[in-house]
Amino acid sequence: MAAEEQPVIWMRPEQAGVGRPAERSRAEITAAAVELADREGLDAVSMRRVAAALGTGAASLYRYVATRDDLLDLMTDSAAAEYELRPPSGVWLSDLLDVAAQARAIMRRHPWLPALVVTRPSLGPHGVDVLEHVLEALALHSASPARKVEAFALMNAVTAQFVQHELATTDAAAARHAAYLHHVATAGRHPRIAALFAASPVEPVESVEPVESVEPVESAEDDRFAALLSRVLTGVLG
Amino acid sequence: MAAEEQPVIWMRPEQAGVGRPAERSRAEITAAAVELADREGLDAVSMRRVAAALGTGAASLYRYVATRDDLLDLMTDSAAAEYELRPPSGVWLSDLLDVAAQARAIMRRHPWLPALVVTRPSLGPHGVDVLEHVLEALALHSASPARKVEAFALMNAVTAQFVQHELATTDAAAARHAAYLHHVATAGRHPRIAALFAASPVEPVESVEPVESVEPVESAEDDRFAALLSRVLTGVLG
DNA sequence: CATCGTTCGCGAACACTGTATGCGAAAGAT
DNA sequence: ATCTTTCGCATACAGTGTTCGCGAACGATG
Repeated sequence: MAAEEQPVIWMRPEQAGVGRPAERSRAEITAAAVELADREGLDAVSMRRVAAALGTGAASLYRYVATRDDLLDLMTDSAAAEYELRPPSGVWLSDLLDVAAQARAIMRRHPWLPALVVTRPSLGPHGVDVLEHVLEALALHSASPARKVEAFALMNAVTAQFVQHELATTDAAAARHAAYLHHVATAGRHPRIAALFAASPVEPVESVEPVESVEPVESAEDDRFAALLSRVLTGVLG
Repeated sequence: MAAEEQPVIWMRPEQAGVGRPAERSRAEITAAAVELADREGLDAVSMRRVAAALGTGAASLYRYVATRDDLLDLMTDSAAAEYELRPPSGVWLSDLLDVAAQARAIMRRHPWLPALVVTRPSLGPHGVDVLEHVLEALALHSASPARKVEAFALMNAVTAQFVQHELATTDAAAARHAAYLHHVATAGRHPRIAALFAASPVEPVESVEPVESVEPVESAEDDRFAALLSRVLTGVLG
C-alpha cells in the first residue's frame, strides 16, 4: 500500500465515536496556536511550543491534526470566523469593499495571516461562508461564475499584499532594502529610480513613537486601500 | 556590541581584496540552488544539499552568504536576470503587458518563484533593472511616482498569484481542497457555491498525459492572463 | 462488576534543519 | 621566507516535524 493521501482536515471527524474521549479540541489547539502567532510570529508556531502552551507533549497534537500544515489551515479558518457577514445591500461594489475592509482589519490583527493566505490559500468552513456571502453579493451581477470566484481570490490576494506592505513599514528588513534602492539611485545608472527619490525624499525613519492610533492618520491609508481595491474589482468585474 | 545588522547582500563585496581567494562565487552557488529548486522544489534548497551539489561542506556556504534568506534573495534576482528588456514602444500598456508576460514565463520555468516574490519581495541588481525599465515605459504617464511603483508591485503580486493558481491545477493538495468545496456544495447550506458546480461540472482530473504543449491549449490562458492584467493595470494607472 | 475494544497521551527516537565556532591550510604581499 | 588575511570545513548546538510503541483511560458489553 502506498502512502495514503488523507482528505482535507475539515472532512475528517474531530472525535472518534468510541474509546477514550479526547481531552482537548481542535478549537482549543487552534486558539493556542493563534495566540502564539499573534505574539511571536508564525515561526514561533512549532508543534512543541503549541503543545507546551497547552501543557502537553508535542506528539499529543498529532491526535488532533495530521500535520503542521493542517494546523496552519485551522488557523486561517479561525481568522475567517472573525468576519461579520451583514446581509448584502444590493450594491455589489460596496458589499465587496466591506468584505475587503474586514479582511484588512483581520489581517492587521493577525500579522501572520497575509503570508498564509498568499502561500496556501485554503477554505475551511468559515472561509466557505465568506465565499458564499461574496457570491450572494454578486448574485445580480452578470459576470460568469468563474470570474466571480476569480474576483474573490484576487480580492484576498491583493488585500494580503497590501497589508503586508503596510506592516513592512515598521520592518527592519524593509529599511535595509530601501537603503539599497537609495544606493542604486545615487550610483547614476538608473535615472528613473533616482527621480523617484527626488520626487519624495527619503524621510529617515526615526524610531517613531506610536501616536496612540488617532483616527486621521489611518484614514488616508483607508482611502488608498478602498480606492485600489475598487479599481481592481471594477477592473475584473467590469 | 549588540548583534550587528548587516546590510543587504548586494551591498557587501563578493570578494575580499586580500588573503586567500575564494574557490567559488555567488553566481555558482546561486545556480546550484536554482537548479535544485527547479528539480525538487524550494524546500529541497537546504544549505547542506546545496553544498553537497557543489561538492563542499555546508559551513563553506557561509563565506558567500550570511544566511539562507540571502541565498533566496540571490535566487530571486537570478530569475530577474532572465528578462529581456526591449526598448519601450511608447504604448505603456503593451510595454507593461510584455513585462508581465515575461514574468509569467519566468515563474512557470521556476515554480518556486511565486512563493518567494509574494512572501519576501526583494530587488537585487537585476530586479532594479526591471523596475527602471517599467518606470521608463511609464515615463510619459501622468500618474504619481508612488502610483507607478505601486503598479509595479501589484503587477508582480498578481502575476505570482496567477501562476500559482495555474500550477496548482496539477497539484494534489488543490484536488483535495476542491473535493471539500464539492462536499460543501452538496450539503445544501451554500446554494451559491452549489450553483457554481452546476454551471461548470467538475471534470474529473484523470492523470492527464501532457499534450506535448501544442499552442492552442495555452493561448486561452494567455488571453485570460493578459485580460486580467490589463484590467488591473488600467485600474491602478487610470 | 469485570472484561473487552478502542482511543488517548506522550516519552523517546529519527532524520533533518540553520547556524556558530575554531582551526589548519592556502595564497598574495612584503 | 615571513606575515597577514581569508578560505574551507569538521564538528557541535539547538532546534524542527514526525513516527513508534506502550501504558493508561474510558464507554459499552456481558
